[in-house]
Amino acid sequence: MNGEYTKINDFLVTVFHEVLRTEEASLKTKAFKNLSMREMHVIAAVCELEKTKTNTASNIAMTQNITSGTLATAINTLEKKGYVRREQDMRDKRVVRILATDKGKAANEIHAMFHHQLVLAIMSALSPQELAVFVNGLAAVQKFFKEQKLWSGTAGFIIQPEQ
Amino acid sequence: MNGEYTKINDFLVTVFHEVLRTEEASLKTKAFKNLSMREMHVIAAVCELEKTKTNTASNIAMTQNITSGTLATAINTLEKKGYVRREQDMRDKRVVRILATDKGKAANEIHAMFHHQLVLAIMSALSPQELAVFVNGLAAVQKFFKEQKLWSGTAGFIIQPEQ
DNA sequence: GGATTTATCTTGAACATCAAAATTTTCTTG
DNA sequence: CAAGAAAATTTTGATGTTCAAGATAAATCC
Repeated sequence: MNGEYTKINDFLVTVFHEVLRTEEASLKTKAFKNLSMREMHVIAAVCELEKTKTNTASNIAMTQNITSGTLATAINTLEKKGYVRREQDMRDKRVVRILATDKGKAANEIHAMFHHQLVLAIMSALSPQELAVFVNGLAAVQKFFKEQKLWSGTAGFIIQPEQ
Repeated sequence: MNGEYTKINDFLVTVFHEVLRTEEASLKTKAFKNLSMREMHVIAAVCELEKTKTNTASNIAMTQNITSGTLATAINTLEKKGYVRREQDMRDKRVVRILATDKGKAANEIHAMFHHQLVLAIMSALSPQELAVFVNGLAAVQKFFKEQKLWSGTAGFIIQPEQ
């Protein structure tokens, strides 16, 4: 087999999970220890979507790829813990807007700082020239996934039916 | 902010989860639909560790970063489903070796095929020159994580105490 | 204004996970 | 070599996550 192939595959199986685990571990060591990964990401989504006034329950659930029922329970506990609060939309009283409390915003800041440090760490592992091409590569992969969004969620794409 | 910084960060928050989700979705569409991601990875680990005769329960748990109790229950269900079997080590009768059945090996093959297709897809998204540098970048990042393994699992590293 | 659609929440079931206790086997040491 | 310590694994009990399906409430559409 080809060396590039092997390196990419290794990266996928090894580093991917390592990064996720590192992220999770960092959560447990900081203030706000009582947040799961899921909860942290919900808070981050709330903060992000608040900016564009798209912070409705169903939209948050969609961006996180979870059902609205799952989100509802997550919001229940986050509300109990004081990180977010609900607010009924005045125009359409069916929709519930989720808002981050000050505590939620603080947690988001700290989590963003983790991402910041991680990205800086990755950048520092590459020379400026490497970095430029590397980033292009990432963008290409990202574009690829964006355009083929069909894959995930729908009937098995990547692995074609046996012919 | 710097464009490269933003692209790396975007990649981490967007594409990472996309890839994982795609992997999970592909699992559900193929034969062996009754396997969770965790179970699939346990089977993969069993197949891998069998090669080096290091397929003991505790070692598998370690490579998967789960407790031995969690692994025991996972093995219970995988055994019930017919993907793995237990075998007492003859030298040290405390240790249990986990072996993949033919069905387990078949599932592993199919899962490996998913990885294969994913890597090919990524490779095809880049020009040969881009690919070469991209792979170097991945290797640098991987090396970085390998050497700094301390981070995950130990007291909060990446996010330094506020000075 | 009644039927339908939409947004959300609740409930119940299935898993996953961990910590701690229990079990079995091996090692150590006097 | 026997008693106690250590090691590998499994069981148990508790907690958390997730989804599907049903329930509720509000808006929209003839």
